[in-house]
Amino acid sequence: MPERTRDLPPRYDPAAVEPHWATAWVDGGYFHAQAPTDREPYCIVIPPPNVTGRLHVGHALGRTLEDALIRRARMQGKEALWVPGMDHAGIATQVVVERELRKEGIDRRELGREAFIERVWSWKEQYGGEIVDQIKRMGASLDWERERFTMDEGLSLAVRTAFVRWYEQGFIYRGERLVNWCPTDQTGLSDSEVEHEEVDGELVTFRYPLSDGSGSVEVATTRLETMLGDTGIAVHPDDERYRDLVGTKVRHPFDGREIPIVADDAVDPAFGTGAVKVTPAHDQTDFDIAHRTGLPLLNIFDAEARVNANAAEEFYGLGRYDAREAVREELVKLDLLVREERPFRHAVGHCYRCHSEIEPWISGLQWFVKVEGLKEAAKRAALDGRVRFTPERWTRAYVTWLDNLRDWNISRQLWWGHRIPAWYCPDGHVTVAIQPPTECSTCASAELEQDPDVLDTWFSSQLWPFSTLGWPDDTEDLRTFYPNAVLVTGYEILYLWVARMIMSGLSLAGDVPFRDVVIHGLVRDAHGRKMSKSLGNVIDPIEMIDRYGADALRFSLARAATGGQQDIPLAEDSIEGARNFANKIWNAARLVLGAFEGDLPQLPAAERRTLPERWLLSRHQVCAAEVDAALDEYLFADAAQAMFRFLWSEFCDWGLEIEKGRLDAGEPERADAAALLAWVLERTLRLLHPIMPFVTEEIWQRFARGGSISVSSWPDPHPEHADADAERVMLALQEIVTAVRRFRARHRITPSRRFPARLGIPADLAREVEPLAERIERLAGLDGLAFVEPPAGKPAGETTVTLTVGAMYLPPGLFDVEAERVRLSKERAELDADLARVRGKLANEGFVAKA
RNA sequence: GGGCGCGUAGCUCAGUGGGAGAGCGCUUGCUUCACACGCAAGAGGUCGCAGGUUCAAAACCUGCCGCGCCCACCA
Repeated sequence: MPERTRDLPPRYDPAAVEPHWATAWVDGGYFHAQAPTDREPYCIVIPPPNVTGRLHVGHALGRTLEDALIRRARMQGKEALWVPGMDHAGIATQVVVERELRKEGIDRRELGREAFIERVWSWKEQYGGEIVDQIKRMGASLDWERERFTMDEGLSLAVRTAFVRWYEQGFIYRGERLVNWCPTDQTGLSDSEVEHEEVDGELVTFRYPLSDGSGSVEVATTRLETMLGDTGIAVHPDDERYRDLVGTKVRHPFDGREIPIVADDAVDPAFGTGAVKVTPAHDQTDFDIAHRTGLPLLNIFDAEARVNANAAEEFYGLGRYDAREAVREELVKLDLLVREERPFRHAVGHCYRCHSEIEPWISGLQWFVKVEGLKEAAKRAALDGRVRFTPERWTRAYVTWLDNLRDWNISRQLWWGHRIPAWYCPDGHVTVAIQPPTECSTCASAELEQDPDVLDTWFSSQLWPFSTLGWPDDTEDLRTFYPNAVLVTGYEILYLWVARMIMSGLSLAGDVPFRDVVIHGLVRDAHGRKMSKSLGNVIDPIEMIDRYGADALRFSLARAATGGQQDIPLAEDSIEGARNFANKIWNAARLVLGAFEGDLPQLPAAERRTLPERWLLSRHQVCAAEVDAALDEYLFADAAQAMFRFLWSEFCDWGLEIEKGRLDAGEPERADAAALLAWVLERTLRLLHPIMPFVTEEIWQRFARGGSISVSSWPDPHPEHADADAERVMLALQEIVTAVRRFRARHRITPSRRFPARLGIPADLAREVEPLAERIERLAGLDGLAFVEPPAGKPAGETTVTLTVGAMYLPPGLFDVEAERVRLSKERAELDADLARVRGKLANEGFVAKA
């Protein structure tokens, strides 16, 4: 046995291999990309994980797919760059650090802004790298020399530059509008950060008495407390029932304010009573109605959603839910409550971070991105194919979203994030600048104060594909690697992130950010349920890597990532199965390497290849072509499946088993067989490497003198190895062998030795079997296929049958005559079916009359 | 309310006009000199239901039933 197989234990141990290569690859500089370059550039930027994050299985999926693409591109000779980095994750991080502080009994407001931000930075230094180490453990081939952080100096400059450019172009403005306020996190949110959820609420109908005492108007609401801030009643302009009341007034029952009745198209006369209470400061629809009809705004909540001094006195200081009950009691007392319907199902907005109910609220002046003028270009890029979505159906979702998109609130009342680059002088003039200005651009006042708010986290994320490459500077990296080749991400951030990258890329970097967008589903548990701590069904990728190896996790994820379905179920069983697959490859390599001497395997000359060898080359060629086609279309599951099938069911089950005969034979057959197997194995390792980098590298090293499979060449398909004859004959042989095995199993006949099997069968049956040999010979077009007559010394009435092809043993045995009869009748049926098909086709084409 | 996806073996899913498949699970036999993380054989399916198109439908069309998701200012 050659030297290098000595250290191959019968079981593949990922733990002994993976950590070594994970660092050796990085240390060897294999993942570093250069610009400028003569090669074709291929760039992916990592969707930056939050600094607060631990690797979860969703990351594992995304990184696996990206790494597969990048590794393949690198092997294809492209200048492959995968940019690593992290996101500062404004709210998420601030909340985590605040929680840490609270444990020490500190409130961030006592600490002050600067000290707090310092705390966040030191927290980031201490814990922020955790996820990076975990991504490294997965074998992700990122160029760590280019690691970025959304709050680093370069990216902060990019953020300010983007802000200023858009401000100067009129795409950023400041305005007082209703924002989605989270009373817990104390900040406004964009529409996309609000999650709507159906809840069982109530619909309460109550009466507003008309000012002139002539009656009352009934209105309904799901949020009774907001009636404290009502400034109008709205009805549809065409509604006969209320025509005479428009222009008159009702009286607020608690504080006696007079409230006008107005007409507006937004009111649906068919819903409820057809009259709507209008609370402009706490509802978007009402805000719009007020804007159109001139109703005043009455803000009744403070930042924590407690009733403020603007409402009737007796409710002051109550939280919004307490206020609801207090209002209800008061209405009952005044006999104004008409009815309560429960449950009433309706959608309520919740904060995407803390899940509190969102309160539409006026929180002073906020900054907005005007989407008119940005979204049209983003839409066009998808429609004309400059950005291609996979699966294609997401294009439509994206376009629809853009069509309905409203201006984007980018102010956040937080401390952790990019401070808005706007300064105000005492006269209220606004100066927007990339670097802190020394004086007001309007009145030259030196007394400037910067806007206290920070920008939405997604404002910096949207610049990620170009800011990481050096934008706004005109760098080599940017010129070489922009636009990126592809973006891989889950559909849950298609709107929050992907759409905005396309808008900002087109507007600021002058081109689409990436050519392809690969949208994958959410990883769910074995039964399609969302993974959650409370269900106890969370699969921790690190735990899985410890138990089964990163290759196993990667392969099982890739195999599950089918294009069709929405979400991706993952069971530990499937990871275990992938681990077994790695072990199978390992052992195939043990067998092959035990026989093969030398380094780079050379294919024996064509005339020295046996029929099963021609078949194996043909199957390998098919596998390579399938993998190529699948990866071109981002069909990772198909690629994984093709390799699994080839390696296990074809290479091992038939190829190795058949070749064992030749490996046991003398030279030069033995060496030919070993070289051919090694050649196929080595190429298949390269094919598999993008998905299972570790085990393939470890084995591949036995074929190489140094270097790394990660920078070896991609095995393009060899169409010249396609061999229809060999495939056809092997299929027949496989069928016959299977028939033999079936017979053996049915009759519980156990071969005395493994190969060749020696079976006692009736002599008359053996005679019937004879013609089959001729048939196989004809099919194969080979000589040397024959039945060996029974060796001497066997009991009378029995004979032993062994099938050989050429000089090599096949799993031998008895041919089941009945099975062959079935096969022939099946062939006849197939022939009939073929004839029928041809007849049908001809009929369809109009060549013959239909039956 | 609008849109999207799904329904195929016990489970999870491939399969888009002509042989109903894979992995896991299950049953049986096998420690066989690459691998028991293995080998071999096997059981198991009205392809959600109904109609239509076609010589031919799991696939295409229509309707229905069931499940899931996204978007949305009916209070």
